[in-house]
Amino acid sequence: MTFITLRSIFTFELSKMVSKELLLKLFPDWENDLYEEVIAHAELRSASAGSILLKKGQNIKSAMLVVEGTIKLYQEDEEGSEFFMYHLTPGEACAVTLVCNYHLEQSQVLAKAVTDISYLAIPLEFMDKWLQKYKSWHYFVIRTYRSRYEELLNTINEIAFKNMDERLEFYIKRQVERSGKTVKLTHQEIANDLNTSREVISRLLKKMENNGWISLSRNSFDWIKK
Amino acid sequence: MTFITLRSIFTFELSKMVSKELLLKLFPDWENDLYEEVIAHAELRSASAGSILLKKGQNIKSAMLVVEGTIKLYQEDEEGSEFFMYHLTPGEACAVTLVCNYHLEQSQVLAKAVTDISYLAIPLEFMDKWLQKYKSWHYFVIRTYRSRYEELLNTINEIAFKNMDERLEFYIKRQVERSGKTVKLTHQEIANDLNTSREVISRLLKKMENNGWISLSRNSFDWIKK
DNA sequence: ATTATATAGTGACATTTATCACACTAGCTT
DNA sequence: AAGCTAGTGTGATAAATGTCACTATATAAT
Repeated sequence: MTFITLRSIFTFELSKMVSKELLLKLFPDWENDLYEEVIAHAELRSASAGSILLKKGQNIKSAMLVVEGTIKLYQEDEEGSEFFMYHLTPGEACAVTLVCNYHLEQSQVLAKAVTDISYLAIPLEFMDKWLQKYKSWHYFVIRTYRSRYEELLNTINEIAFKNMDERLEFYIKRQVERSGKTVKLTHQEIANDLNTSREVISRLLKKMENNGWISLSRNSFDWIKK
Repeated sequence: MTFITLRSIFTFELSKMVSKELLLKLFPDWENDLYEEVIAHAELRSASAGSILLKKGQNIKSAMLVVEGTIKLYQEDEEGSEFFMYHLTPGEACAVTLVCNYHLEQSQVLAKAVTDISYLAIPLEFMDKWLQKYKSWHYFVIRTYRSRYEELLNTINEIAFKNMDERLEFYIKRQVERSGKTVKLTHQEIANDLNTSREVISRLLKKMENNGWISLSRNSFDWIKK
């Protein structure tokens, strides 16, 4: 009985094979040896929609590169509120996990799987080695930081200067860009992401519907405007 | 007459010498050849307090490393409001200017000199070369991005979760850390940095004074608390 | 010393967002 | 079909912030 349980956990955690074709598609500009190293040392892990991949304050154990699905990154406050910052999609990496070479560093962000996902987990000891060894990795890390930095600038632009109606519109548009006209989120989920209350979102969505921008249903709505 | 004017402009723009001692102090972990390159190719420029070093939308012409003084970085919105994000002090660099190798990229941020400053301006064509050639430069760029990313996370934490009184306290504390107990800013300047109105800041500061946290004067106040 | 100007204080009110209370409803369970 | 439940709609009110109008005052300019 116990054995079976243990084995099933083990099976779940066991890395699947990482194929070179997959890597070539996701990270087309890497050096050949780097592919080999990734194949040798990275684990292809999966997680189901909704699971938490990284929590604020948690020690970072491995770098995380998205292979399949979408991850959402949040800033978390002391009381456990979550503020949505940006998405990560296949070929992108979680910046905070890429430069944790020396000390055991703690995550300042929360990462959640939106869909079922798979990702490459690379043990941290390779981070510094690869930085030294592979130019393409080096560029990858810098590109990652640069684009995450830009995402944060966008986020700040929204909350520093805009009211909730505009922020909601921006939020929905980002959503639509990724997953199409139909947004499958409850008002409560949107409210959590924007750190406001469900009522506020309900009222604003109603107003958008009255303006003909969206069409509301239960558990989802469609973006019509433009 | 015209000649004299031209010469004075020229003199002002002319690069001063960059000494190796200076570089060693500010950037102690660089490679020797990198110091030489910086001495050969960087210009030591100066700017007076209040001047704008980089504007949103402006083409980036050179990388910027702070040598003396303090720079403030802002996010700017369409109407010209400015939202303060973080400071740059000697030994730090403006992240956005470091990875603009290929295309003519436009700045997404606004950078202003708080005090009289001097900084190294490095022509962009060296950015990619140095990334390839100098590991210490590579690490410098990554460290810069990493720490700016963390600053942005802090900023987001403030505006996403906190009310103006807490944001103001955080703002003042950052100020005090850098330039001591006496904060030499008008209420209007603080209001601009936090993207709120002067009245709001005046009232909150008054409340802080009543609580014994600060002592108000004209054009400045002292932080007393703790 | 008087005036001018930038800075600061404060009441009154508007707007935005948050909170509470409760009604309504679609879609599932039994 | 009846009942349950998560999701939604909406009024009433509170709290936070923004805006306007005006006063007061410290410092600089004359």
